[in-house]
Amino acid sequence: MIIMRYPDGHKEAVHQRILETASEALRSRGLAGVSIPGLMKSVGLTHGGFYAHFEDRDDLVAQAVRAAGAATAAGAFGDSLTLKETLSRYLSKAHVEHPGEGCVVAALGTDGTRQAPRVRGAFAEVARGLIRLVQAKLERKTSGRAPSDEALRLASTMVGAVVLARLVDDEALGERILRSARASASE
Amino acid sequence: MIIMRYPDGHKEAVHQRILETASEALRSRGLAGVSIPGLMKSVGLTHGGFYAHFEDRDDLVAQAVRAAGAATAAGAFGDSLTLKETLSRYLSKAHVEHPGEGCVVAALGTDGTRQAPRVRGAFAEVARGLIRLVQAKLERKTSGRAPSDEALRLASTMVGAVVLARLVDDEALGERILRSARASASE
DNA sequence: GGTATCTCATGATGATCATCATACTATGGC
DNA sequence: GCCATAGTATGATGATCATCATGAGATACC
Repeated sequence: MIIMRYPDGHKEAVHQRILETASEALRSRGLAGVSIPGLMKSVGLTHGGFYAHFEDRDDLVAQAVRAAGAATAAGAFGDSLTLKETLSRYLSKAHVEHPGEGCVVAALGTDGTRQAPRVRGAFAEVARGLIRLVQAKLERKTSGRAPSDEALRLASTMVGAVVLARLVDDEALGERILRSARASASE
Repeated sequence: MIIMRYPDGHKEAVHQRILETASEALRSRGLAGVSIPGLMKSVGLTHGGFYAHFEDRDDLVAQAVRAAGAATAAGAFGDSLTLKETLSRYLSKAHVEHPGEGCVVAALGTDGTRQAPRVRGAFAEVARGLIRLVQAKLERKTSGRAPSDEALRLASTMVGAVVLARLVDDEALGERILRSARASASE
């Protein structure tokens, strides 16, 4: 029997709050731009309690990356959406302008390769998941098969378009990049 | 009249050595993975001399990003190469496996947006330059015009393919990603 | 050969970080 | 109302960092 001295589910709620805050902050400010003290402060706590919730920093980052991937799967790739709808969300100005709530591959992808194995593994899974999601949008019935060339190419175009649109620092050019990528799916 | 106490061009040579070492190290280890002490040590000097060559760290990073962009322009996008040759270099296993000598957008692109203005500006210029280079490969005579949708889409696909191929941590899948991107240009 | 001075080295400063040891506090069970 | 304890806070440790002040060494001009 578990004895609770704090309200039921208190710790789990705080854990979730740290995770969600971290997931957003990491995508916004980068893997190196989020510190434990800063993160805990923005959750309303101090740095000391962190290690009651996570093994270490990499543990948090790995979980935050997976959580971000799951959020994108449920959001832009939601089951009820058509391919066209998914593209208009993923390849949108809003996505480009708000990396904190967007795809973690487009937000942190180039840094994922260089992380510790646990974090690297989380990135790899999310990246493979992204490809699977694109494949599923292309043809609903082939969910088990290896990804098609079309799915691989479209996934590349989507990620690259968001990365480039953010990087060019030119709103008009950014929108043209997104538009060209959206158009490429209907070929 | 300039009085030289060290061999002619000594300082410029050292400056160049720091820059090239930094450019490779940044692409290999990330923007946050390169410190001034570590960098200077790998150049064979100590940290103290750094500020005789660069205003500050951001000054170095901005120059290193531009240098990396120029190297890619002269390498994979060299004048004598056809579009097909450019693609087989950019979308190659070697490029995926050696980010330190490859495209800085594919290596550091998702972090570029979050840097200080000087560094951000360097990334933006390199990104726009990359698009211009793709456009030039597509049609040699239209170098002055705004980039075509085809150029924008191809640039996105190229960057995204390398990012994803690195991230999936699966050699076979990585090669399929590259192949699908190479094939997409001949449509 | 002597010397002025360019280039680099040494060492210090203050900041920030991840992590951990320990102390406090609020709470549910009695 | 009291107490055991889960959850959080305080504070310390050792490491690393960017930056700067100052000093030493090397070299080209005289």
